[in-house]
Amino acid sequence: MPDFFSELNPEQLDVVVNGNGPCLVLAGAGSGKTRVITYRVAYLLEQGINPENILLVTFTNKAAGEMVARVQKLTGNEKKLPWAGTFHHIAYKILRFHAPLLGFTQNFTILDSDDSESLIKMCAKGYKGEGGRKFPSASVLHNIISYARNAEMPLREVLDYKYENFIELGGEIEAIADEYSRKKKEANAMDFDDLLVNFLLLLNHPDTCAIYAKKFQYVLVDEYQDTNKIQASIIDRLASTHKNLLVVGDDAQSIYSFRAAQIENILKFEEKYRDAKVFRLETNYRSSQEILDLANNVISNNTKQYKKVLKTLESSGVRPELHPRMDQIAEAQFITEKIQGLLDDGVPPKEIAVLFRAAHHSQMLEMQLMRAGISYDYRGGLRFFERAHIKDILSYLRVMNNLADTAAWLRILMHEEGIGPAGAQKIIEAIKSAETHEQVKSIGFNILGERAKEGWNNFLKVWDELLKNKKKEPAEMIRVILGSVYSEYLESEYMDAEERMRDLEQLAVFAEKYGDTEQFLAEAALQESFNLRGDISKKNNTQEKIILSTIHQAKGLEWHSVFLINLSSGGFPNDRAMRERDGLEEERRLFYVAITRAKRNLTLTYPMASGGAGDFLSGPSLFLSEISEGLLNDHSLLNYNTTVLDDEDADVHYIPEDRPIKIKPGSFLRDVDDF
DNA sequence: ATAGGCTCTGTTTTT
DNA sequence: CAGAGCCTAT
Repeated sequence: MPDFFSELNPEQLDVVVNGNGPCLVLAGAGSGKTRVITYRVAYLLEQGINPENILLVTFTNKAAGEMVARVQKLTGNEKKLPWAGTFHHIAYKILRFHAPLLGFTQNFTILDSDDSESLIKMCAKGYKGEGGRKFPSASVLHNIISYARNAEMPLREVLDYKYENFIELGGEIEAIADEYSRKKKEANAMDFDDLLVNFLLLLNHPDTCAIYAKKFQYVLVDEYQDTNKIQASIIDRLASTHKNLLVVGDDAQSIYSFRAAQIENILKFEEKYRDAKVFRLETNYRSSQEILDLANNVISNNTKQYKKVLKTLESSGVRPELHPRMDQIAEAQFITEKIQGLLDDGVPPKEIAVLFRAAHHSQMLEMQLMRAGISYDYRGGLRFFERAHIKDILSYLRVMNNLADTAAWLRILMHEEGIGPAGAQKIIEAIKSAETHEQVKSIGFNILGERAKEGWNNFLKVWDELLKNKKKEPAEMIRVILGSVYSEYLESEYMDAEERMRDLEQLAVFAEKYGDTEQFLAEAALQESFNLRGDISKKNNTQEKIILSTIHQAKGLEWHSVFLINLSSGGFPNDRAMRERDGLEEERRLFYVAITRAKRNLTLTYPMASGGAGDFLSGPSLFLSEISEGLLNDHSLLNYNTTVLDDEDADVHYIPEDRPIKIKPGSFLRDVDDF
């Protein structure tokens, strides 16, 4: 049982003890947000609240897992929190129960973005751009459609808002969106957006809403600044009976507007809930004053932001460093040697992170790290469950689970020699009339050409094998597929077949946790688990590895030493993002998030020449030029023409820190008028 | 008409 | 690294 008084500061304790009714917690970077939420939940449990009646919504599954673990540790018992998870997870859990109400069966498939795109591609077939202009690709169409749904905005309005050059295609895009909806329905499938939309639909019905609104006595939402309109509505419904809604967030860390997150949710919370209590967490426990000074300076360039100043009373005496290098190779070498230095100083590997704007920015560094024998964990980019071979295997399970799963059929059929897009389409059409797995065998022959027939026959052998093992658990099924045919395909298709086979073995191991294929597939679709790049051979010793991560994936985390790379113009802020509405401000918030991950050391770098072969000169990031004088140790001039490091002056020694750092109260958030 | 191989290009962020 | 586009073989 935790000692709430000694383990929390007064601000935190206030939230934990008095967080009843509608509450808005404005929590600056590093102010102990997670701590407050976990202690609040522990407090509720201690008051005798049944875990079944607590809803805890987080941004990632990982965050949910961590919080649950911390609550368990605090309360010292095995009380699980059955309703802790992401919006999508919770939506799935409830939707599965009520699927028939919405015209789905319980075994409905969850489509990931890949699947969605392949269905949209089918819907968009035949549409051509006019006047030499390209028709938007499936992925752009998907973005448009998805945004419209998450923002609860009509399609045409979305075009107007952020896709002006497609405005005249409004009619066509609407038609494609409708066709896509139909296809999903037919396939007994929901995409990520459907999980939210249908969940809200369910809650709009008074009877179903009452069930859950009554059930959830306490609703807590983390990262509230990154919720979108539909998520906010869901939460409002779920908290409508007991009105114990505690949302936690920081408008300066809103970095998901591309997914239709709207800061207004946090800014207008008090308008919506007139009797809301507002709490401010104003003590920074994470970073040194030097790092916070930089962060404050950066964010002060945003106009659409609450004004705020993060402060501590202690300084580490070490300013953040800026080190330009000639090109990406030199930059990577520099980082590698710097990291080696930190490791030699005794900094634990897991206290070191390298952050970047886009997943591919890390390539050069990965090569250097491998060469130096420094192992790392990688976060960002293609995730494990999105990799081609993993999706292949999952597709077999998916069609077994849901015969109507078009996207999965497409994937499997195209693997067979002789079957291409056209043949696959015909087969999928025919499968629609099959009601049982057995009936699948009897279709196809009269509609296919010679070569396609052969491919189909080949597939039927696999199908037979699958049917024989239909009742088995997912892990066994996976091993059956691996053992029968897939390995041959893998070898013929990929250079790194062996490595991929090992991945698949991992998948089987992961699947062992599930007795039920349906559950396993849902989990696979909703997991944001990291991919297995880097040093795979020494898996499971996460403690021994440094972290490479996109900034988005670094949200909510902290490290003793942080490197922020590729801060060049064009690299960060990202060119594409700048074309979004308010893109610059969001990029700046992203920069702010990156800076505030660091506890003691922060090193910024950029290559002066980039573009692969080093042909292009690119200056420093706009964000670097905005920084006021005196906040950085700027090594720009010192190293203008060197590619090798020579910065003994920059060496920092590891100070194990656990001293909380206090800030002046009242200096953090002011009123909305400050806009 | 369809499938498949080969080459080139361009890469934001994620449930 | 994978997707689009082009070309060739069936």
